[in-house]
Amino acid sequence: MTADGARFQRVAPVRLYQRIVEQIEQAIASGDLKPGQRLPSERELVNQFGASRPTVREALRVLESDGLIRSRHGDPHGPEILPFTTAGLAKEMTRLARFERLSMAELISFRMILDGSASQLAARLRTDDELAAMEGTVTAMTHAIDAGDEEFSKADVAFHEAVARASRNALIEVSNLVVRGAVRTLITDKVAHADNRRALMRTSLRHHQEVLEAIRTRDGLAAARISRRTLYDYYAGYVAEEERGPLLALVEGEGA
Amino acid sequence: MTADGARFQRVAPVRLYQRIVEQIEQAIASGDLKPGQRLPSERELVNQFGASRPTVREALRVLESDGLIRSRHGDPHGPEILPFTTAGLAKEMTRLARFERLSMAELISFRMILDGSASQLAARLRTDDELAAMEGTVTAMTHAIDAGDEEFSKADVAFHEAVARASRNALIEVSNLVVRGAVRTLITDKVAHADNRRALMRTSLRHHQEVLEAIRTRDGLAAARISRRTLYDYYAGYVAEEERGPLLALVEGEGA
DNA sequence: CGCCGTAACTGGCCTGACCAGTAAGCTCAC
DNA sequence: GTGAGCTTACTGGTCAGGCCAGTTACGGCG
Repeated sequence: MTADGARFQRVAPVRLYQRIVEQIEQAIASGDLKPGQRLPSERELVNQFGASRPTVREALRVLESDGLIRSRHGDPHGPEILPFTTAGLAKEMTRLARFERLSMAELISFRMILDGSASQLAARLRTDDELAAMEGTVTAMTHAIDAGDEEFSKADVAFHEAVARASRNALIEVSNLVVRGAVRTLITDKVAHADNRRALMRTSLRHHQEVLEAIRTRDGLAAARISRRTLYDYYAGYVAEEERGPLLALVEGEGA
Repeated sequence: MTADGARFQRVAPVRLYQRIVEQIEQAIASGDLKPGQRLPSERELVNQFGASRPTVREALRVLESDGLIRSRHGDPHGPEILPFTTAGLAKEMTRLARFERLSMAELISFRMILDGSASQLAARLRTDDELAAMEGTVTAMTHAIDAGDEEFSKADVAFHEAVARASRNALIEVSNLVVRGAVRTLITDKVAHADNRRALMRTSLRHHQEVLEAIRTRDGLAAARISRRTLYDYYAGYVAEEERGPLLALVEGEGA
């Protein structure tokens, strides 16, 4: 009878609060509830869902922890629907980094891949406006070389963001953002050593100019190659020598 | 007095359940609580934290939704600490795909980047054992060409997983997994059209063999190029013509 | 017209209770 | 002695009702 036709899935008891979460998630995903709009008050939700307040609150806490809503103590308008953010993704990724023994080398090589690809795409797809934006950030870097490294790294970040944006791929943009954050939190002593700091900035600046030039001339492969090389030069020092293999594999053999 | 020296951050009221979440998260992250171990019962946690049961439960629901623990109704041993999984990351990424109007083109080009880079790294870093594993999956594909497309795509996935594993980068491995899943859920009618199915499989098989050959000879650039081209050929049909620019940008100009 | 106090909500948290599910231990028949 | 089955003492799931603190809108005051 039940030979081979039907496949069944493992079932788990569905708790009330989960149903509430699902309904609200669905409403947000479908656009019925837009960012900025408000949910009814907890007591009103109790009425609508026919559940008790603790149950409704469990659902709200989960939604809040997922970054979908925020409820403020005393707010007469009720919980607020939040705009979508990548904070959750970032949290998950740093969690991955901490739990699953993600090494510095892995993070950096991932960053090299993302940034390289972003540069490659940007070289092909950029508009003149976007190019101008990148140029703006590079001149900002030039000026910031004397203004201190906080300004410099700010302009640095702006450059990479401009490139990522020009890649026209939100996934690249977000991943890049997240990985950059993860790398930064892992390197606490980056701002150290005042003596070679200016030299480092100059090198970094020159590399960025080269990437920019490649993007200007729409040479995608060169942009990717130089971009990876830049990151390698900048970060290799933070990786033990015996772990640099993967990084080198990404910069080697891409032309002289 | 308060001239410019101190910078302050915006503060948000910390709720009780959050403190509980933090403590338990911390205990798990630090290794004090290992997967498989159990948390005390809710009532016991109420004692230890000095909070009420609804509050403790809110914390547990959040931890559960984050995939850190699981509590089963009636289980006398209490909530279980779960091993780390990438399910949360996958969830966040699909959420990103749904909310932030991620286009098919973006997903596919991201997949091309990841898979290409994985191939490139694998070509440099693979051991002979790993190479043998890849060869095994390709021969499985060869045999599956007559066995039906479910078997075939299974072997296909196995190949890409083997390559990703050989890349020695957990981040690539996970992202690839996640993106592959997202692409698959977006293509529901992939198994369609029986007539060209076998031809498609043959083409795909040939491409995979080429990638494998490049990995065998440790030619990273070729592996990356062919890998991207393979994905392009396979998926381009699902992307509107005017949106194929980014995809082409990733395959063009990488040598003839 | 602008300020300020107050009132009517809001969410945060608690107590205490009931029901349903699990598993260990006991009982008992074999 | 040993296995099957029942009992029991827990567990988590849910509810009702209540108190306190924070927010905001409104109306009265200057």
